[in-house]
Amino acid sequence: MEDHHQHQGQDPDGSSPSNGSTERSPEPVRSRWIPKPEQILILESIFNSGMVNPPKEETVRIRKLLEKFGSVGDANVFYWFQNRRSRSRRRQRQLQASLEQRTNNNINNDPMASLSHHQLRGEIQYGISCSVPATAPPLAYGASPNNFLMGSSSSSSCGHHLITDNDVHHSTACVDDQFFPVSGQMGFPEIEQSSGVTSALGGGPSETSNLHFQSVFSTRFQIAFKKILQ
Amino acid sequence: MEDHHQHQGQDPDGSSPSNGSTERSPEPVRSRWIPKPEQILILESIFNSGMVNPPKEETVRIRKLLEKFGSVGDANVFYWFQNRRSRSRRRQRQLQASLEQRTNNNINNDPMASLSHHQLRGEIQYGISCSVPATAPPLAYGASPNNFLMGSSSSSSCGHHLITDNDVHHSTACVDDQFFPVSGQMGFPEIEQSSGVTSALGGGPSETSNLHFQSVFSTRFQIAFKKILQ
DNA sequence: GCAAATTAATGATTTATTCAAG
DNA sequence: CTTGAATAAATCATTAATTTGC
Repeated sequence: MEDHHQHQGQDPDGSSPSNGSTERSPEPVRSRWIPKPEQILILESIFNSGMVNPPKEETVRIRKLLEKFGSVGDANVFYWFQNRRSRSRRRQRQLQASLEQRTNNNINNDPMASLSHHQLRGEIQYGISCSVPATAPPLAYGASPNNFLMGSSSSSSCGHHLITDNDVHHSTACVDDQFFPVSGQMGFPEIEQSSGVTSALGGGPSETSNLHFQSVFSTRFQIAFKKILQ
Repeated sequence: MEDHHQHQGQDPDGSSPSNGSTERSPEPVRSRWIPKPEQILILESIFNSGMVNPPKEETVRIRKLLEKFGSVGDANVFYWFQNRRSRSRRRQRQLQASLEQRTNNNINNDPMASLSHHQLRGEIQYGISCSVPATAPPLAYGASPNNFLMGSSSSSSCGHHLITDNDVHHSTACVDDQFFPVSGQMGFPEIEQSSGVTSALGGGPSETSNLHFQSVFSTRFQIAFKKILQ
């Protein structure tokens, strides 16, 4: 029921320097979004208010809000949160790792020390507040008290959003132009052989002929194939 | 200049079982896209023709094509390719790993055996051709002879798409029929990230009070903060 | 045969990495 | 060096296959 994301590459009103005619040059020359200070404030405020992974819907709202201060797309917002989360976590990890030398310092020969890595998701800020300094409007965002310390065993998984774009799901459309005439045969693609760099290893001649078939095509594909050929 | 993605959640004509009154139960029950056999054929054909990572533009076209056989969104297409690539690679890795025991079998004490991992990503299909088994129309995709073995040193980086949604100053659009012109992409960079098991341990209470500030706020945020407050 | 229980696939999401602009 | 963008890997969740007891 949801989707998400987007992205965009826009060029701010005046953020991007000269450039002038990027046109259709073979080299895209992507310029990236450069958030305005006000936008950063808003984003940080939201993030620090606890909404670290806004669902699609919120992302759109945030984007609209940010647009008051400069051109920006949903994807930019999405990326921002993604990177923010990621780097926040990383810093946390590093920091903790450095603090953890203490463990090595004292108990160095503990054979069990290497497990348990996965979870431990206390992570960072939650009720930071931050009080939105300047221009940011309501931005309250319910201050969602929500989740931390939810999953205990494997992975945390919480929000979810997505890529989204034009959602279709409308009706099914029915076959129109009639593609696929069905004519048996299909030379299998063959797989690696590629550049040969990969090993070659012992493999030798290795027939692996039809072995390829199943490794290249998904189960459903094969089923679909049969189904269509009847 | 590019973006991507989307997604969707549709409910097949009769695919979903009873369910009937799921009502407003606290449990949303997200249903996922279930590609029709024809759609799978098309997707596989494209993938096996070498276009393993279609840029946004192509994704849209593919989606439109798939829509002839059933509701589908750009995000579904994007996800499909993403998963297809990922799982293809994984199978390849596993397969190779299993074959690589030979190394352990014969030369087990070779000290240099552990490097060279980085590149060597011939990976799978490239000029596969595959001749689109059944109903697939033109779908040739130019059979892109193109790039493999392009980047030599670090990463190939080529395609790029993205999440996209409502692009702000998008314009362009169009995309009519005219099937895929071949746009190079593909070439998996490698990855491997071992990662793992780096301990972690339970951090314990760890106050880290204002230490948080700099770990929570990004550099730019702090700058922006000052800037706005003047 | 069939439906509940179990397992395998695979669509969707999140996280970790990487690349490159500035 | 910071950080926006992009992608691969890992994971979660749901649906299809398959198995099992009747």
